[in-house]
Amino acid sequence: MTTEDRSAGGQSRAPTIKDVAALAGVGVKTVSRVINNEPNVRPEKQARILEAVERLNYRRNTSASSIRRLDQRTASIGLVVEDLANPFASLLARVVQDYALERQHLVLVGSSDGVADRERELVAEFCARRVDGLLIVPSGTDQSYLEAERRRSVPVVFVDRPGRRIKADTVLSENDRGVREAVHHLTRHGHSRIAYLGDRQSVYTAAQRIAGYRAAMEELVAGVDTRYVRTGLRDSTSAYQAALDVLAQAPAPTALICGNNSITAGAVHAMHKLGVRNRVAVIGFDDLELADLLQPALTVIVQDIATIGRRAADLLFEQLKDPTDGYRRIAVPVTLIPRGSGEIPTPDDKTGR
Amino acid sequence: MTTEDRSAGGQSRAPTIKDVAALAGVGVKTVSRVINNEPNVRPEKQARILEAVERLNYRRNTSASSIRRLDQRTASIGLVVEDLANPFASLLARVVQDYALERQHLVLVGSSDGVADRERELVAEFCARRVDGLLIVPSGTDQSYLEAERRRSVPVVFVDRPGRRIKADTVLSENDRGVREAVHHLTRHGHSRIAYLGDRQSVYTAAQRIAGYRAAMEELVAGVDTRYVRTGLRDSTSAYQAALDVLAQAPAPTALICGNNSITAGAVHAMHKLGVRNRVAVIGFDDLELADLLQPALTVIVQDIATIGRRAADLLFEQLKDPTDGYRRIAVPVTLIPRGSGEIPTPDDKTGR
DNA sequence: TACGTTGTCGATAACGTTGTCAATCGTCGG
DNA sequence: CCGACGATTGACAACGTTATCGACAACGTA
Repeated sequence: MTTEDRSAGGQSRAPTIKDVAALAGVGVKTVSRVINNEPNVRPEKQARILEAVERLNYRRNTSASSIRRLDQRTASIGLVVEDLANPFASLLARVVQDYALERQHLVLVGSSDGVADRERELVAEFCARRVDGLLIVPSGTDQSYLEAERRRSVPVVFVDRPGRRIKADTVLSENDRGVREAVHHLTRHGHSRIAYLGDRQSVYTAAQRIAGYRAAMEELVAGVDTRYVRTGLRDSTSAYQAALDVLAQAPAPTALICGNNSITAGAVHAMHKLGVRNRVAVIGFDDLELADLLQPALTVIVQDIATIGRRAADLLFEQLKDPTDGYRRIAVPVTLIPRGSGEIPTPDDKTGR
Repeated sequence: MTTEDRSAGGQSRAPTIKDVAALAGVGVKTVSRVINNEPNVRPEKQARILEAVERLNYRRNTSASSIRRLDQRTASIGLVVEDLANPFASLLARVVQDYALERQHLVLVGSSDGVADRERELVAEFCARRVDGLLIVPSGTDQSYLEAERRRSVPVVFVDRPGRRIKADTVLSENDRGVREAVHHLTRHGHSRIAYLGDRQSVYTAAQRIAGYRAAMEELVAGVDTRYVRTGLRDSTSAYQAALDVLAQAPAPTALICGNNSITAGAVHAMHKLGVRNRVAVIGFDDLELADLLQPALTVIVQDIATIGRRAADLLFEQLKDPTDGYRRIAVPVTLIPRGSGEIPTPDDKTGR
């Protein structure tokens, strides 16, 4: 009991393996064995050690452990997203965390804001802490700097878009397929004048999506009417303007596909303004909270973010287990969820609805 | 040039301070000095060292550094939220990250899902990695286990709700004030039959919010009519049912306050179903994407999450700089944003609008 | 009984870094 | 020219852990 007092009263420094060994009356290596679940420790001694661990509230110092281990593992991984505050990134992070925690790993997270320098800074900080692997939503036009990390056998997996000037495992959504399907969906409801509002083409996913639009329009309709296409939309405000503009064309488009979340918001806003919410069909890429409470409810193409995160983490831990040379690219399907706004028929649609 | 080849070709292990020292032709301690910006290094030597660092792409090993330093600092902090995938948590995390990164710190994040054991597990893992401090959105009824960490001088700050059975710095929203103001707002538009839908009372914020409702109703109206109050609503489905139920009372309430996000969603859904969206006023706690696109647009009470995060990080880093004994509690104001749904007048309001 | 085999255990070195400290260098006043 | 004093430098120990390795015990076999 007196020892309890001493340990409880000890004021500052965390107990070490040495303290545990002393209290249990064994050598430090034996304590290490117990902590790491190594075999060949007599049960009786093991029990004594575990009791000491409990009593001192001992926790292994991962830092010290990792510098000494042969594999240098820290049991933590780094995740770089564009902006953790957005729903895609936060759900991705959540999934990755759960996956990692199940394997006793922790996740360091950082937001690059799409700025290449910030991405590099984050990666550098992660590597200073010797993360075991990196999950990156890449920004900028050059990820070749990651080669250095990979040479130190830190595996890298890209998420949402491929890295540039470097080959690595990658997990993507089937962006083009999604928009293709949206076009298809709209044509089935009689539309042919289908407009498209998209982000800057330099954004990989935006390029993929509009490519899907173009391909589908070529295939299913007469082709792309450039009057109905607007790109370079960075936010909902510019999307609002672009939507007003596109809907003012003559003849006006009868349907609208929006390349992302904020564009959808801006476009819906514009349709309200023009009073055409119930006449013009809309399909948005990415789901929105409350999308089903709008009138009409919003038809959307949703990404399977949970699967993306899980597959990416999968690839990372697989590489952690046994490093290989080949690079895999995984495409995760997207889903069109009809809720009303995408099923509005053409005004001149004789089939009705 | 030959050295370049050797270093570039070197296959696996990260370069150490020793490698840098060898390449620059100096002692390791001098390299350490340069890395840590310590004074008393001749500029010429410093330049040579920095060049070697550059050439080898050297990065200090934070783990090794932290076990040796006197303060044991790892320049990383731990953040436990309930669910990183929800907007509150993800914005909080984002803000905290930025704040930390500006000070060269990284953030380990974990989601407790409101499960006390998971919270403890996360904290334990964080502490194994010797984080310098902890930011916690506490779950469960007992955070006294954190005393042990604090004795090792790991500062703790609670966010969104206070920890139980332990005193520590805390940053909260003025939940009660927010709901109070909502009631006030509704009464100004002629309402007196104001219903309230809330989460389980065991949730701290939910209790605070309904307390604000009760206080305001006592003060401004005749008092609380229990037929108009429903609590224990865990999700939008149960909120949907509760809203249908409350709106079926006779006389029916003319206004509705929803205690959180998902309750608002459920309630709005129910109002659609009953066709009373334009007749019954609604105010929701917490903002929603697209809230301004609903018809009528949703009046909400929003928390200033960015400020909460910044203040919490502030407190943490302040404690890190110089540990003190006093515990502070910071209350961050909330704001009512009128958008339409909260300004619907009472049917029998003679003032009109 | 002698011997080999397997299981158990701890002393010690080592990981990459920083703290300590003594040695050396340079400068300045006398 | 000498001595003093501060700036500069690096050898070495130490941090908390794991890897290596030799010592010893327990057991079975010849």
